[in-house]
Amino acid sequence: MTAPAPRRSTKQREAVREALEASDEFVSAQALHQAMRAEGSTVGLATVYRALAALAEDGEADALQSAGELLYRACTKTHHHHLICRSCGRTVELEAAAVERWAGQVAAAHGFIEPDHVVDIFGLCAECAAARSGSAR
Amino acid sequence: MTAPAPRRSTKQREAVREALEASDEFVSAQALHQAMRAEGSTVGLATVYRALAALAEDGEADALQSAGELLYRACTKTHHHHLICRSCGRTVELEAAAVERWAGQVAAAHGFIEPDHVVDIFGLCAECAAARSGSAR
DNA sequence: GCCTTAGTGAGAACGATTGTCAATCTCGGC
DNA sequence: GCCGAGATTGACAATCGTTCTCACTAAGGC
Ligand SMILES: [Mn+2]
Ligand SMILES: [Mn+2]
Ligand SMILES: [Zn+2]
Ligand SMILES: [Zn+2]
Repeated sequence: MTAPAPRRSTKQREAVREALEASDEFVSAQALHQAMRAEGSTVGLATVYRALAALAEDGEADALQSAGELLYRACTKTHHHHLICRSCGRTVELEAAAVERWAGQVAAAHGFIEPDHVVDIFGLCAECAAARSGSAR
Repeated sequence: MTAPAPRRSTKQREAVREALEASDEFVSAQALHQAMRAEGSTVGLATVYRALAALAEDGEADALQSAGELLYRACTKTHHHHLICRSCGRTVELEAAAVERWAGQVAAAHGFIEPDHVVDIFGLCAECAAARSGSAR
């Protein structure tokens, strides 16, 4: 069906993977590129975009769209969802068997097949909440 | 806190609202603009963008990001989620008290405040599924 | 080592969205 | 009904994240 897609291992892709894993948050391609450059890497921006897309395709990273830009994060390979701080980006992985079941049932009940779902929770983490109330006007 | 934001009623904004309500699917600003033009309207594209943003802000429309573009749909004003056909865009509104509760509890358990959430289910509606298996190779 | 060809990087190109700004409308006050 | 302040509009330019192009480099099977 879909060609297995050969994939050579290059130092650039490896560098991107490492940089991504070094961060616990969802980051944009641009931000990751800048961070890598700051560390002395010479990867090109286009390569970072390509590497991140490949990682996501291989299930090595999760992607989500927030505020108009694509963010990536190195995640567990098993299916899960996220609780994300909208201020600092800190992310908690969530398991939610009940929600998975619900999604499948609702889709089936309406005659939809091949259901997929997006379930993410955004909020302010305790740290950011404290920082805000501390410096609030 | 936030200024009530005065909002004058104009025929353009009204036309956008009507055009949006005429569709049962999520549509992009561009698509809506083209549809309106096709009907003889002379609204500007920028105005459609502004009107849709205003409608979403006022809770008269729901917005979601799919494949890199913002889509809007005239929806019920009460909180709900969506089951969307990824082929034809047909949309079903969903209520899910259990999921709402779950989201709130999970956020609280991790010390997050002001929780918000994104919960959407994508799939192939019965009609599109039938069409596909009928013409499948 | 040699060869085929995927991968890379600099820059151009793209496309959705937002900003600019003069002209035009809304609407509360008269 | 008529005014005037200021919100709104629309054509167009400008942004900005992302993708494309293409000459060059370097995996990796032999
Ligand atoms: Mn994840
Ligand atoms: Mn809705
Ligand atoms: Zn935080
Ligand atoms: Zn469908």
